[in-house]
Amino acid sequence: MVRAREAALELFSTQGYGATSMRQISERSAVSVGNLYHHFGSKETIYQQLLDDYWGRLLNPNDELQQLFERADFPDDLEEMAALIERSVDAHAPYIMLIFIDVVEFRGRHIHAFYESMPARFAATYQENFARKRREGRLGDANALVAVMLATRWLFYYFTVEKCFGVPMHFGMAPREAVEEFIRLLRFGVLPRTAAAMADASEARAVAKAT
Amino acid sequence: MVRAREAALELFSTQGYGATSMRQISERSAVSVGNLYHHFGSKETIYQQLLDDYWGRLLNPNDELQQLFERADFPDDLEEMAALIERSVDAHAPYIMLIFIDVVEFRGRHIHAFYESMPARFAATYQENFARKRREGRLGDANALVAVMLATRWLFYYFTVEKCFGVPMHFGMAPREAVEEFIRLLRFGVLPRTAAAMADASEARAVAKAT
DNA sequence: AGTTACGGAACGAGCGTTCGATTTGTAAGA
DNA sequence: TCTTACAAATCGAACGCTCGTTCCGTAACT
Repeated sequence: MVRAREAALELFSTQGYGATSMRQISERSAVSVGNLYHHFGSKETIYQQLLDDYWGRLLNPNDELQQLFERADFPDDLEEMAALIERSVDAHAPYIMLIFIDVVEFRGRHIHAFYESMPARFAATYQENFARKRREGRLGDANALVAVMLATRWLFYYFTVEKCFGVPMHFGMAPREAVEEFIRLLRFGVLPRTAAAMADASEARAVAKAT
Repeated sequence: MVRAREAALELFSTQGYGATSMRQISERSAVSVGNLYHHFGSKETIYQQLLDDYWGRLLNPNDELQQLFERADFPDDLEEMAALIERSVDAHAPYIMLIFIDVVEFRGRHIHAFYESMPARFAATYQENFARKRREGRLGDANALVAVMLATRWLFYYFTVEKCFGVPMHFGMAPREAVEEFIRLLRFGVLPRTAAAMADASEARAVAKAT
């Protein structure tokens, strides 16, 4: 019943849940309405399964973005992280819409668990490496765990607005430039640094580009 | 016809556009269906007017958040900015849902113009002060215009997830702590600073708290 | 008297779901 | 290999309901 799920994803993601009818899914997938109910039981089950598909893809250990998280090299790998998040949003754009559909049409019922478990997942992944980097003096006094979550969530949101909400250039510049600025901000902040610190900074930037 | 708009806002923001019927709006507002059509002409017009209401409130020069933008004191006023954005999200929570309804059920048709005009509005408000602060050596080499937009958008998004999407503590800590970390990151970044720079930083923090 | 405000029945369409009939697939017995 | 039997898959009509909108009669105001 892969055909039906593909059709449902296309329709849900472009029209919303309520505005998509079982007859539309039936026509688009060439699966009769009765058969849809035989396999899924209800319309909401189709939606639920699609969301589960997305969580599965997102947390798949073979996914390139998941593998970057596993390396836990933040903030040195910020450039690569931004690139992979852009690709992830590109690849999963219709699925991402399901999240906002859930918020609007189901009051966030289906996404709660995922978002609530996020801090624990990040902590488990990054805790050790952050402790080591801090001992080595490679982190400032900001909370690096908050930083990596902020970076991840912000980049996902930025590309979602860009690619899913249909508001291109919503920072008044090309995504490449905007991302470059986001990364600079996350690494160095908006306040000035001394000459000595600037040297450290450009060195860190060189290292990041080299890897 | 204020009653009808209030009822429609409540219903749209909790159920979505498609799932809210004219009969529900009629019952909740004690305005007959026929009368709703007499005054608004269509269901979509009601929704449109509510969104226009929100833009009006958001850009109202008497609004405390707008007045903070007018002072253009970023990044010194970040603490106050975060507090006012939290209050704005609190005060306009149902309206904010309309934005996501637009994305899901209207493919972002009604919100395009607002988001596209945002960079120009920020540039007009902040350009001068940022140029001056840069001359005075009070800004680093990050793009301050991107920084203030990032800060604004991120804080709006953070509090929206917290208050509208029903996912409290989605950073694994109280909003107060999370916001404190966001601000630290925006000002100083996640990389370490030299002793000299740290002195500057704590001075800036003291100034920010004093004002 | 005439314009505006209001009410509620009626219309045609579409909704999610159910149901019974039919086809297809599969595995055992001959 | 062919027949038989039973379960799974498939279909589309039908059910009961709700939808956005229209229409027209009545009430209120000026």
